[in-house]
Amino acid sequence: MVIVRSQNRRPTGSDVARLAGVSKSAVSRVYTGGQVSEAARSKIIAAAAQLKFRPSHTARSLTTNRSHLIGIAVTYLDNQFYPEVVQKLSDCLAEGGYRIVLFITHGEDNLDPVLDEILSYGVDGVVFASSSRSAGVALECQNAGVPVVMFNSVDPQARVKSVAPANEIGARTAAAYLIAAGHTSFGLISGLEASTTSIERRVAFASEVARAGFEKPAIEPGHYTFDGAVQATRKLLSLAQPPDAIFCTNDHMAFAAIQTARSDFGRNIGHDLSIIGFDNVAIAGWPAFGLTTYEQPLGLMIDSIILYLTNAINGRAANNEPEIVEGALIVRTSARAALGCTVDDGGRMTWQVKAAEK
Amino acid sequence: MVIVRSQNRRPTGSDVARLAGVSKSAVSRVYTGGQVSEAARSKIIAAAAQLKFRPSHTARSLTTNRSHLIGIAVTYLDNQFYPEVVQKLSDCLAEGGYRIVLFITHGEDNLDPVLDEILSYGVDGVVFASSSRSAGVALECQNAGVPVVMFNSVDPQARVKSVAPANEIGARTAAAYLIAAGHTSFGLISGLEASTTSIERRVAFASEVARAGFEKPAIEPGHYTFDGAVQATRKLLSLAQPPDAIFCTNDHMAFAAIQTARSDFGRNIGHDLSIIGFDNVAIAGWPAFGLTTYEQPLGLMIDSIILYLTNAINGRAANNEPEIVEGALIVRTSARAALGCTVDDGGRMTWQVKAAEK
DNA sequence: ATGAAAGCGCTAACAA
DNA sequence: TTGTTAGCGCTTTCAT
Repeated sequence: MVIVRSQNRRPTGSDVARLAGVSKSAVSRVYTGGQVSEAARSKIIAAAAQLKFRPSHTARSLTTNRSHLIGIAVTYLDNQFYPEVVQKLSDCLAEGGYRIVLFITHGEDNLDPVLDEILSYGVDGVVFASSSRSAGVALECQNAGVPVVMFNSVDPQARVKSVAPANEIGARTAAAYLIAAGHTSFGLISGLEASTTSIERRVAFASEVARAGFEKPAIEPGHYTFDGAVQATRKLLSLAQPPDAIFCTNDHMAFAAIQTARSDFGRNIGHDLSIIGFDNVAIAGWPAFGLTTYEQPLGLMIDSIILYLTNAINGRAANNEPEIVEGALIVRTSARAALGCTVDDGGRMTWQVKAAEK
Repeated sequence: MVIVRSQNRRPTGSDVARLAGVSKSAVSRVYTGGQVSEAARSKIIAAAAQLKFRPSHTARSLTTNRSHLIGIAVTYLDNQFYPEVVQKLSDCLAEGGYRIVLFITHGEDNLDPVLDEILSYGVDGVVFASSSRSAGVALECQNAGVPVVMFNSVDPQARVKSVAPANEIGARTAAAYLIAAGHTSFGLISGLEASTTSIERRVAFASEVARAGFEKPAIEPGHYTFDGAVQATRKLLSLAQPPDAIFCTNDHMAFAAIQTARSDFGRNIGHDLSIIGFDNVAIAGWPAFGLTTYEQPLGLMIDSIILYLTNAINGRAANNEPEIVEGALIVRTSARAALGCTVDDGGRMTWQVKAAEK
C-alpha cells in the first residue's frame, strides 16, 4: 500500500524552491520584494503557480513580528453605527494590507479575559470601539507594546490615544437648535451610565438648556438600547408636564423614541414633539424618520485612527493627543425647524451653532 | 551607554522557564493541558504572571497547524442581516475559542485576490456569506484543504457545504398569503441577478402566482440595495396597472419599498398596498414598518455552520449535504391580513402554507 | 514528571 | 544576484 501524503500537505517555500531549482531565500525574496534576477523570478512564479503555493502568513509573522491583523473590540452590532464603523475600518485597513479580527464583547464588567485573547493573537494594533470606559484595558494593551486607539471614548489622562466626536459641541448644538425652534420643555434619553460619550452629551445638553434659562431637562436612561429607549420615552411622555423636545444620546435610541411617541402617544414628530439624535447613521436619512441629528464624521475619524495606528506600528512618532473631531447638525424633519438653517453643497441642510461662547 | 533591550521584548516561554527554574517544555505543558507536577505548575504560573507572559498564538499556530481563526467573507454590512449574522457567528465561534477575521468584499467580479489573502492567513475555516454565486472561489478554498461553508447560497453540484434558507417555500408562502388576503395584482422587487437566493425567490413567487391563475407579477430589479429598491418601487407604482401587493426578496429592500410607497405615492401600507419581505431582521419588528416577512432562522443556520466547521476542522466525518432550513412567515401589519393566521407561543403571529402541494 | 532536541515555514543577516 | 545559516516562539516526540 502506497501512502501518498505530500499531496495533501500545503506546499511550502521549500517545495517551490526545489521545483524551480533555486534556494528558499530566492523564493522568499520574490514575495518580499527583494532583488531577484528575472530568470529566477519567472521560474519561481511558475513553480509557485503549479503548486498553488501561497506563503504562510503565520510563519512570516513569526519572523517579522507582524501579523497584519488589527483587533477590534466592539460591544454589539445592533446599533447600525458599529457596522458602519467596522465596514469603513475594514475597507481602509485592507488598503494597507491589514485585516480585522473581531472581538465582540457583551458589555461585561471584566474585559481582562478578552484582552488576554486579543494580545495572544499577536495583533499589530487594537481599536477599542466599545463605548464603555475601557481606558484600563486599553492601557494594559498599550503597556504590552501593542498600539491602541480608543474610539468614541477618551482616556481622561491621555495615556492612550483616542479619537472621539465633539460630544459637547454636538449636544450644545442640539440644545441650541431646539431652543431656537421655540421649545421650552426638554427631555433627554441617556445611554450607558458608564460611558463617557453619554455623560458628556448629557451634561452639555443640560448645561446649554440651563444657560438659556430653562428648567433642567427630564432625564431617563435608555442604556443605548432600543428597548431601553422605548421605556424611557414612555416615562418622559407620561410625565405630568411632558417635554416637547427630546435629545437622544444616539440615533439608535432616537428611532425607538420616534416610533414610541408616534404609536403609543400619537405625537406628530417634528411638530408637537421634536427629537434629535447623535451619530447620523444611514437609517437617520430614511423617510420614516428624517432624523435631525449631530453627525459623527466617520470618514475623518477612521482616517485618524489609521494614521495613528500605521505610525505607531512602524515605530514612527505618532501624535498622542486625543482627537476630538467636529461634525455638524444634520437638519431633517424630526425636529421643528429653527431659524438659521443653511443648505450645504452636498444638498444636506446643516446648522451652525450661533451661541458660540460657552 | 547601556542599551536595555530585553525590557521591551514581549516575554517568551523560555523567559518564564528560566525564571521558574524549569524547562521550556514544562511551561508549554502548563498551557496545553499536559502533565505537570503541582509544584512546577505553581512556580510557572507565578513566573508567567510576574512577566505578564501570554503564549504567542502565532508560534503555536506554526507547530499545531491551527490558527483558531475563521475567515468570513461578506459583501456589505448595510443590510442589517449581515451584522446579525456576523455577531451570532462571532458569539458561537468564541465559545469554541475561535475568532473571526473579516473579509469585506464589494461585490467584485473576481474574488481570487481575496481568496489568496484568506488562504494565506491560514484560517482554519471559511464562511462565504456573500450572496453571489461564489461556488468557484469556495471550491478553490476547499481544494486548498480549508473547510468551507457557503451561507445563503448553494453550490448546485453540492461539492461544497452550504446552509441556506428555504427560498422556494418562503417565496411561495409569501405569494399564498397575499393571495389568501385577496390580492390579485402582484409586483416583485428582485435582488442581485447573479445571486441564487434572489433567483430562487423570484421564480418561486412567480410560479405560485401563476399556479393560482393570476397574471404574472411585474418584476423590477432592486439589486439588494436600498436605493435600488426605491427606484424599483417607483417604477412598479407608476405602472398603468400598479400592483396592490409587492414581494421584496429581502427586508432591506422592503423598508425602501414601504417608505417610497408611503411618501411618494401616499399608499397606506397593509391596506391599499401589501408588502412582504424576506429575512426578518430586527428592524422588521419596528412599529414604523411592522414588516410581514419570511424569517431566516439564524440560530439554527449558525448552529449548522458551526457543527460542520468543527467537524471538518477536526477531521471528523461531516455531513456534506446542502442544508436548507425552513423558517416561518412572520405576520405583522405590512400586508393585509389573510385567513388562517395563528399566534405561536412566542406571541408572534405565524402562518402556515395551506397550499402544501407544489 | 521532566528536559533535550528537532522542527513548523518563513525571513534576514551574512558570505560567496 | 545567489545560497547558507541561524533563528522567530512554540509543541512534541523521545529519553531520562
